[in-house]
Amino acid sequence: MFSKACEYGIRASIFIASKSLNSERVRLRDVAKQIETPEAFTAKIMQDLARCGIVNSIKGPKGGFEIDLERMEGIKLKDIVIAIDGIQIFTGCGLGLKKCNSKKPCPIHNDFAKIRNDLNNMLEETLLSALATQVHDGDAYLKTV
Amino acid sequence: MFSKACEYGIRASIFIASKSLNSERVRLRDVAKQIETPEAFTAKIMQDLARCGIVNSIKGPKGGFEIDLERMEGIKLKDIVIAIDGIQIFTGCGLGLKKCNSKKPCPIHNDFAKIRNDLNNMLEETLLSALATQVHDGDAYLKTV
DNA sequence: CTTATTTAAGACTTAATTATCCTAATTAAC
DNA sequence: GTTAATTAGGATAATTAAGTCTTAAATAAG
Repeated sequence: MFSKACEYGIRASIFIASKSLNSERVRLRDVAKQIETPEAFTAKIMQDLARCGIVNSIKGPKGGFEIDLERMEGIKLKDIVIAIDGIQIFTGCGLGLKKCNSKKPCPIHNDFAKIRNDLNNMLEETLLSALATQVHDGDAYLKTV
Repeated sequence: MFSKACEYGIRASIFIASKSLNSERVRLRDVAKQIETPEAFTAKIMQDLARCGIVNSIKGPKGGFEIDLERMEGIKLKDIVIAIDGIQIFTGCGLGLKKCNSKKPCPIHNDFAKIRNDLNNMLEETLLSALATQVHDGDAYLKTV
């Protein structure tokens, strides 16, 4: 559904947000370790997230990543997905047709639109702060060991 | 959502099925032309579909691909997706965790399960024969020009 | 102001997917 | 049986995604 970069980016964002709930800033090394992703690749993704304003990056000793609490409330899961994977998943035809639409639909146009609409709603309604709280409270996990 | 190979495979299957409704056998060249896919790559995908019994392949002059009408009624869209992309899309965690489950869920486990369940149902309920009929009747299209 | 610690950025490598090409196998038609 | 038309299969190439490495820039702390 999502690219690996996007999966990693979502996990990283949630992890950093969950730490920010405790006012803890976290370093790349710890992010990668805690969410079990390749460090250098995660660094690239963090750059994207920082450029998009999803996380704050602070250089130097005691630096790392953090997310302001108020900002966190305004970040939708969809924002993170778009930052990394773009909007293709929300707009593309299920069968890859370039100009599929209700006037000239592909055979699965309507069924697919429904699924995608549900996905869109879910990603719109899910706030980073809520996901972070789940992880913070131990109700959900970012790694499985 | 699906790989390109899978998108092409679905389009090819529907096209061939729609022609089989008229008892027309179609050649690779015509399949690729009509669904606008690269011919050689489509040939590879056709081999998978033939091996899985989704299409019949006939070699030699007047050969090509076809799908028996009765067989067509029993082929679900899900069968085609699995034949080409495997079952990962139905089983994998939305955030890529290896062992995400309801006991130790990722933060989007339940929301994602719902979307995926809907996708699964849609692909289970959609029969190749129904898609072929839509295209045959001009109610849906496999290319957009 | 120097040092150590951190992220940023760009070049590079590896792996997977997508796509092509060439030859073999099959078979209908003559 | 020979020929032409078709799919099958294997090797290869191109493109994209995933991942790594090295150096530069920023900054806190002594």
